[in-house]
Amino acid sequence: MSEDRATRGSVRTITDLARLAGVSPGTVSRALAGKSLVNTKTREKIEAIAREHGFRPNQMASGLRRQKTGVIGVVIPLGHDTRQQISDTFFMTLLGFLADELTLEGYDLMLRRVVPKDDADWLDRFIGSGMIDGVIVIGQSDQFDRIEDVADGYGPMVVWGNHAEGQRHCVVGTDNRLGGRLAAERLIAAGARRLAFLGDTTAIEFAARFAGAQDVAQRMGLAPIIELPTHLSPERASDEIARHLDAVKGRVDGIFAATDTLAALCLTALRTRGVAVPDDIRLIGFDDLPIASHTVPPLTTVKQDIAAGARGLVDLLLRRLAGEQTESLVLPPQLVVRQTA
Amino acid sequence: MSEDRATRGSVRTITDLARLAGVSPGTVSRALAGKSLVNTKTREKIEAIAREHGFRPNQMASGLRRQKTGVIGVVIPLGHDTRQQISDTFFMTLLGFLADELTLEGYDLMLRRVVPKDDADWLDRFIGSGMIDGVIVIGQSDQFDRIEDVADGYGPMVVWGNHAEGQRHCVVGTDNRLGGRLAAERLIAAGARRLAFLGDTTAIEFAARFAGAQDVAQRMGLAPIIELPTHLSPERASDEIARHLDAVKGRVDGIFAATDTLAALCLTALRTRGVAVPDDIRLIGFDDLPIASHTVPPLTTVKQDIAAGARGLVDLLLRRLAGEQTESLVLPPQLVVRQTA
DNA sequence: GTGAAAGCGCTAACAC
DNA sequence: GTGTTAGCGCTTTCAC
Repeated sequence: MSEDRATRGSVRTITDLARLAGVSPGTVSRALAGKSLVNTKTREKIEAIAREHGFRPNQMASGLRRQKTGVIGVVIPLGHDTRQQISDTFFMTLLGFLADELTLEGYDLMLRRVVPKDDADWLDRFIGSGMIDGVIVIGQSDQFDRIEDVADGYGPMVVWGNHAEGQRHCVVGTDNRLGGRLAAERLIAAGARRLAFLGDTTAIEFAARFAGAQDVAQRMGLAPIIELPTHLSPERASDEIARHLDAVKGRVDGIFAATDTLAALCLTALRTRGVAVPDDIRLIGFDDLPIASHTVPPLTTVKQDIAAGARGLVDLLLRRLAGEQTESLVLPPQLVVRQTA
Repeated sequence: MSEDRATRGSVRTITDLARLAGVSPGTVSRALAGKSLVNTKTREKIEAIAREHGFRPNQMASGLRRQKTGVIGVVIPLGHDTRQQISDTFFMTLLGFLADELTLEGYDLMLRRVVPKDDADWLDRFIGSGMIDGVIVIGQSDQFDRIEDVADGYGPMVVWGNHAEGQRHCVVGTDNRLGGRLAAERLIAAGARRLAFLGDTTAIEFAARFAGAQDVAQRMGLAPIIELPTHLSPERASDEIARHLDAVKGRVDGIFAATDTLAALCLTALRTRGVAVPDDIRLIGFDDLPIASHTVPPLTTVKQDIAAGARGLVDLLLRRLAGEQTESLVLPPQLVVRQTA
């Protein structure tokens, strides 16, 4: 280990190493890449020298030459809610799983957070940078059309989000509409009749959840579900939720929150108002984040399988990288009944 | 937009563009880089063509030539707790802020999750890859010595973690020992006398928190603080906490949890056992994550300023990139009194 | 099985 | 101001 350090620096390129080994750069390249036939003794000698000097071939040069980088871009567009959506627990968890899956496949991960409002060109810029072999977009935000535009001309892209009939970009995501139906059905089964939806329906995933819930309300002959828009960040959402609750006081007995985070905030706000959950108001979340099982009472919610989502994203991307055409992957949500509905 | 798409592909290199503009590649490079003097008309013409064809210079080629990549590596070593520590809320939040700060400074972020146990060479490999201009290590885990080794030979590295007297690598982090003291003092002020520490003290940050608490216990003439080691992932920790609580039943009246996540789990476990918090047992966490204000009762904790941490990491790294020597940055923790202690 | 040579796409002297 | 040229470090034919 310490001799690594002492000699590091003397061998910076494959050519340096070649000189030391008394062979040509080409041979070193072949030996280190582990491909082509190279004499075993030559290979061992080269590997020994490389190890001794802590030499590692420059990935940029290699990438340039081979026209591939070994890097997958992961981009999170912050559309409708600029500030720090990147710390959203769901996306961060998905990112963690993505990192695992990509590492497993030998790819590096380049993370980019973009604000489409300030940078209309965000997706083309990333793709055109030459730094990535493919891109995973986490969340369609309000950028559905922009993504559609790009999908026609660029193959290796997979998006986490909502699937719409006839869309052109390959998407992996939960069946949000079905999830919305499950949520509304559960609220109603728990005795709710006057429903509200907590969350910003300009986000397409949320719109689908809302639509699914509305389907059920209509089918059951209930009043239309009231929309209570909020931001996603806890700081802003807390105030908004408080105001909403005061505004609809006594007119709502079931709340479907677009995410568990919002549901948890809502639960706190309800408690401070002395509203009993689930007796006065039933509450259901979405995601099944760790927090859901630790609220008081524990949160009933609609689970998304994040690990499966990450696996799906990477799997589809690799197949597209290999030139395959791929269908979108729609994952089934799952109702998790705890104690708030 | 749609004409972008139609013509995209015809202009792939700076040379293609040069031909179209009737100038040399060098001029295109200069025009697009915005440096050196280029005739205004020429520049505008080149920019127009670039825009029209959605052309963007290849960053790998540029990086290779300029010997810098515009990418900062961010690596999370998963030492003592392999599985999915990357989804740890604290690290993920820090990562979010880092992404913001680096973007602001014009750098891209390459994320790598490594398991040092399976890959002793993790840090050298990343640094030597030629893909990054500098590296930020999130968490020392149990890799303190490995990081020290590297620090001697590689300048542009900054680490999030604990500062120890005389260490050679540049670190940004909270004063964990002081944080531990604040926590223990608060528990004692709230009436606790028989303290326990919940968390794995082989992680150096946690060891410092524990040591700080132990300082106070000793100074106050209390019994030594009992160590209750746990993993970090909620799944494994839940069981361990349950077992610990049963084992120390009646012998502990104050618990200092190494993180808010552990504290939240502990709170749930205490409730299911009918233990009153803070009356029977006082509880304090560490971090002040969003969850801390949403437990029931809300969690008293020691706050780390994550945003300031991220800013510090990036600031120091940029200065090191510029060749400066930098001292470590130790941030003061802050006691946040809520209702569990 | 190995060497020689030609670039990958870009930038930075150095001329003019 | 702009063109020309020589690489950055690597991979990959094509010879032998």
